[in-house]
Amino acid sequence: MATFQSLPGFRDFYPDDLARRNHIFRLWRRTATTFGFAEYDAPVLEPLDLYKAKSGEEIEAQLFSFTDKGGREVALRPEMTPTVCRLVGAKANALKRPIKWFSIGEFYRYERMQKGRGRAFFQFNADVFGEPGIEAETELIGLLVQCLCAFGLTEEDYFVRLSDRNLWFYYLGALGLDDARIRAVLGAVDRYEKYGDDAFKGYAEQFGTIDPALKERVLAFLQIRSLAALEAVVAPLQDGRMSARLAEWRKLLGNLTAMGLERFISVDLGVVRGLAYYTGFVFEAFDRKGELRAIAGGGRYDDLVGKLSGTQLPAVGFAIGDMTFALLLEQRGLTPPLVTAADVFCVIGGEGERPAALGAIQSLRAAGFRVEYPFKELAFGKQFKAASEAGAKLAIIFGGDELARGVVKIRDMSDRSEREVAQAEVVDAVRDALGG
RNA sequence: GCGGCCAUAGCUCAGUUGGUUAGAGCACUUGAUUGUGAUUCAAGGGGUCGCGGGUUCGAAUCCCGUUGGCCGCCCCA
Repeated sequence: MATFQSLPGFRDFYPDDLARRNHIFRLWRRTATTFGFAEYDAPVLEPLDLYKAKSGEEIEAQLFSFTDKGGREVALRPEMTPTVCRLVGAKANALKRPIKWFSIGEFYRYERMQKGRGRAFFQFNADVFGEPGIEAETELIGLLVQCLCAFGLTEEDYFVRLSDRNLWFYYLGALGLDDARIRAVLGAVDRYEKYGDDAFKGYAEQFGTIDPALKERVLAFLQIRSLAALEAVVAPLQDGRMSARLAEWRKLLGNLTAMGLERFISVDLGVVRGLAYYTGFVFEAFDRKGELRAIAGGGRYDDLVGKLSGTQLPAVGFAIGDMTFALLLEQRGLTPPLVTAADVFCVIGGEGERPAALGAIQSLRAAGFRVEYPFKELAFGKQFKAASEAGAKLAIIFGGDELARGVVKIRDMSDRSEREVAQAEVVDAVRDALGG
C-alpha cells in the first residue's frame, strides 16, 4: 500500500494550524476594511503570458506552469499584482477613484524551500489605483503598519524602510550615468548590504571597474538614513527634479508623522527592491532583530497597469506574506491561544433523557449558541469533565428527576452554582446567562 | 539548479562494539466512578525504525541509492 504525502513546499493545515491562519486573515481583513479597502478575488490559474509580459521570459523557471487540455499555456499565480492590474485596467473608466482594493490569496512559486519560504503561501495584497500623489503612499503605509500592529507588534518588533527609486535615477543621472549604468548601480545597491564591495562585481563586468569617486558618492547616498541627510546631499546639486522629489518626501513623511507612525518609519536609500517595475517610493518591512527575511514589501508602479491592460493608471501597492509573518508572531509570543470554547455543554442522564436533550440542543444551536453533548452514554462525572474540557460556560443537566418535573438544571461552570429552569425556557435562560 | 546536516509511535526523544519480542514521557482510548469537573492509579491501541538495495549467521545501528525535511547559495515578483 503506497502512502501519500503532500508535495514538497506545500503545507497541510490541521484544525489548529488553520485556526492560526484564519486569525491572521481575520485581522488583516478587518484592518483593510477599516481603511476603506474593498476585497476582491480572481482566478488562481492565469495565462502564462500575463507573467511573461510583466517579468520577462526567465520568470517561467519560477512558475508552476503547464499546457492545459485546450493547448493554452497557463500558470498558477505567483503574485497578485498582474492579476489586479488586469481587473482594474478592464474597468478603469467605471471605477470610482481612488480605487482601494485588497485581497488574501494563495500563491505558487516553483522554488527551493527555505525558512519563511515555501512553494505555496498566502499573501495579503493591498493597492491604491488612480492616485498619482503621495496620498496613496500615505494610505498604504498606514495600512501596512496597522496590519502588523493589529497583532500586538510594536516599533520594538519591526520597522518600515522607505526609499525612492526616482530619486536614485535622478541622482545617478545627475552624476552622468546612462540608463543601463543606472540599473547596474541599482543592482549593486540592492546587494550592497549582503555582499559589501563585491556587490559591484556585476557592474564591473558590464562597464569596467566603477570609478572610485562615483562609488564613493553611491555609497554615501545609499547610507542616507534621514530626511536631513538626504536634503544635505540633494540641495547643493540644485537639480529641479530632485528638489521637487524632496518636496514629496517632506509631504509623505509629514503625513506619516501626523498619523503618529514616524517611530515605525526609517528613511533608508539602501532599499531599491530589485529590478522590478517600481517607479517611485518603495518600502519594505523588516523585523528589528534582522533575523527574518522581509515581512512585507511594496511601492509605486505607475506604468504597469498600462503595460498589462492598455489603460494608463498610477498605482501603489504592497503585500504581506503569511510565512515570515507567522514566524515573527511566534518569535514574539504573539500567536493567539486557540479559543474554541463551547457556550453550553449538555449533560444527559441516560438514553431515556436523550430525546429531550436533543430537542433543546437543536433549539439552542438554532438560536446561535455553540452547543456540545456526548454522543454516547457517559457517567455524570465524565460528562462534567468533558464539559470543562470543552470550555463550556454553562452545563445543562437533562436528568430523569428534573425532566419528570418539566425542568432542567443549568450549572454555571465557573462557580459551580446550579439553578432549575422550565424546559420550555431553556433558550431564554441561556441567552440571559450568557448575555447573548 | 548546487552544497551541508538530518530522518525511530500523533509529538519530543532514548536505543550499548551490529545480537533475541524496539522503549520512555506527553497525547489518545478504556476502566477504577449507575447524578457532578481535581489529583491519582491501572489497562489498552498505535511502529514493516522514511523508502529501496547491499554487507553480515544476524541491521534501527555499517555502506550505496532514493524520497522527504531543516539550513545556506542562486533567485526572491
